[in-house]
Amino acid sequence: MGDDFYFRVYEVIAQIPYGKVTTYGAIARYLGISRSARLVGMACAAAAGKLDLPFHRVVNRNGELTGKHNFPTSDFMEQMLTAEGVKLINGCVDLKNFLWEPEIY
DNA sequence: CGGGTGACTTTAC
DNA sequence: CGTAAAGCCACCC
Repeated sequence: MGDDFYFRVYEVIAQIPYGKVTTYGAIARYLGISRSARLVGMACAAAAGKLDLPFHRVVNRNGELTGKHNFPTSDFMEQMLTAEGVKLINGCVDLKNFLWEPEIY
């Protein structure tokens, strides 16, 4: 399991605060691979259902729940976020109030 | 080594 | 609103 890159992604996801979300682009930028937001999504898909991480707190740049199909039900992701207090507008996260980004040093 | 693929993003039409 | 294309890079044949 030489998922050196995936491991980084998982660490960031594990740091997403309760009631907040982050974007693939933000994670990619934090890891220094700002042009590979796709790989962040791949890492999530690869670990979805395997690792116990808040994948539901990862959305795309538009606040859309692009990964909902990877959950047991299509509304699982939305319900998890709602349960945490994250407001959704037409199926999209209100990033203006619930976006969290990892700090870049 | 090379080609296909993808929970992305942006630009363009 | 929609689709197309390109850029990007790790993973899996």
